[in-house]
Amino acid sequence: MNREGLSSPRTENSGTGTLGKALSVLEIVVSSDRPLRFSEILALSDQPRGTLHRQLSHLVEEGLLIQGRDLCYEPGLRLLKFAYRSWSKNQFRAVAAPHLRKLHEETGETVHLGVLRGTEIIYVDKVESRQTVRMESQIGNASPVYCTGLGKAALSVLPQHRLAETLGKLTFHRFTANTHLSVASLKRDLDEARLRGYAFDREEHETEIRCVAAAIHGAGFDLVGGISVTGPAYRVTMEQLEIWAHPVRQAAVAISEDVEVRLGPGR
Amino acid sequence: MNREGLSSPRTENSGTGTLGKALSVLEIVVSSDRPLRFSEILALSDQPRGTLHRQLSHLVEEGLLIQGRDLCYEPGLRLLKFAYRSWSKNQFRAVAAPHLRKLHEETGETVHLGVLRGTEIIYVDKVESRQTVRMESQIGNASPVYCTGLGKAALSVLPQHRLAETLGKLTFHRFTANTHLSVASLKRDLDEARLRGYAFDREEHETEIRCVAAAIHGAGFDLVGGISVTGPAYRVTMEQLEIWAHPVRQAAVAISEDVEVRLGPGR
DNA sequence: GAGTTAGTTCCACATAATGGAACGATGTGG
DNA sequence: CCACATCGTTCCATTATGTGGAACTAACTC
Repeated sequence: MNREGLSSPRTENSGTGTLGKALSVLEIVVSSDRPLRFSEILALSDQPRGTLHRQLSHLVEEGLLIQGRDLCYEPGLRLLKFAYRSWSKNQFRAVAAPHLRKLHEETGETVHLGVLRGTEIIYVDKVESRQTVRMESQIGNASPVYCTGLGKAALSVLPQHRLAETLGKLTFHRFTANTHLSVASLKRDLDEARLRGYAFDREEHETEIRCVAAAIHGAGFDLVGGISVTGPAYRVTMEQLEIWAHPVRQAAVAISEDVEVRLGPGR
Repeated sequence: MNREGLSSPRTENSGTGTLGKALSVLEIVVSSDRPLRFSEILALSDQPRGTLHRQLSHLVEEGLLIQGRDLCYEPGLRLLKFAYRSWSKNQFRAVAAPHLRKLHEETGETVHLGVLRGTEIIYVDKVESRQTVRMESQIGNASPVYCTGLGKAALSVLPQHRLAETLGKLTFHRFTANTHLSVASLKRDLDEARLRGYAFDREEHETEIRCVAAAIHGAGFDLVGGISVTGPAYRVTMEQLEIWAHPVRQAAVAISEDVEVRLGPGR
């Protein structure tokens, strides 16, 4: 808690001692879209060689990484195992699941459940539009808050100080022609969303993809997330989204209430 | 590598220094089926209070755990994020995916892809039987080798020494009336599987669930896994499984070859 | 086969983890 | 309502662990 400014007045110590460093190395490997060589990781991290080498060995020994032939490092299976356990027992997901299904039946399109974590929305569950193409599961995927319906819905209900804090940490990246690129324009959007009670994604993250989303927040604001209906632009017009906005919002409210009851003060 | 017997002649140091300890704490929380209190974790770990408390704080700071109201610890979202990235970019899975789909079309039942890790099979991908009930995704789930078709198929192709090593580490648990409970009986089953080229699960893990599986092994034996077709006993008889055995084995061979080519010496 | 780059090992040193003990907070029963 | 017990958190001297520069080896390159 009071780690800042202890050892030397500046350091802004990012990372929790040894664990933090190990995880940032892990993150480098996991974030890459192909197996990495030692020196590539070395270039991406700011660790000295000896240190990095030992950290990697440890991660491999623990099964968080595997080292294939040709000395490349890739994510290990133990990560999957961890995630399975945490996902399958996630209470928030379990509480929300029936509402997702209901919303899916009402709209026929893909429904997502996401949770706000820092400046990202992490997808926790979904019900797919139909079985046509086996879409890659989004579960566990993280998207920036500023260009997703879920992200904007979640932000729009944050209390002042937490919103300011989050906005301060944003760095923008242009995904499409419609992506917000400044705090100012994002803020205007959030204001509208707050008034309406729901947020849109007008092809801001991917072209030809639109969505409506509404926020969920548990007791206090320790858990903030949202639920959304997403579809391809050719069959999901903005008018259609306006129509779905109501059921989406209802579902979000229902989940919030359920969360309150099932995960709230009593237990 | 040469960590054993350094500091004090015995210690059999399980765990990679600080990281290993942190992970074993994480494992305790993640393995539990409900959020745990500090003292519960304390009882399950063999760490002193002060130490454990700091480790937990670090895990929370890193987002691997979250501490809900009432001071309970639960798995954090960062785990999901890690897993998503590693799953979606897993080359083995990508190579095998078309074969899974093909096998699913041929059989109409659920197809699983798994990898051997220690004494467990970890499910890496699947294609579901049909969309009736939204079955909990098994991806990332770990099951014991000795009571699953995939596990036995994988074991049956292991070289002598690795098999012996793995068998030595097994501890048996009776899941159903048919579960193997001794190395001897498991070995007989493996011998048959080795001869045939495929393995069965005769309701050994869950009653009313049967499967056929065949092994996949990449270059050398650094990657051993399998593919299986699973179904409920009422519609999947042993005779049916015998019929499917052939396509399953073919798919396994095809995947092995693809893996060899796509992930083999060339890259 | 000399030169370059990538990967691994080593070890004196300093930092970060350790764990016993003291301190609050919470809650339980007499 | 107060004594007592349990649970969670904080503190700090000790030391185990991680650190990182440098020396070493292996693997490519020209």
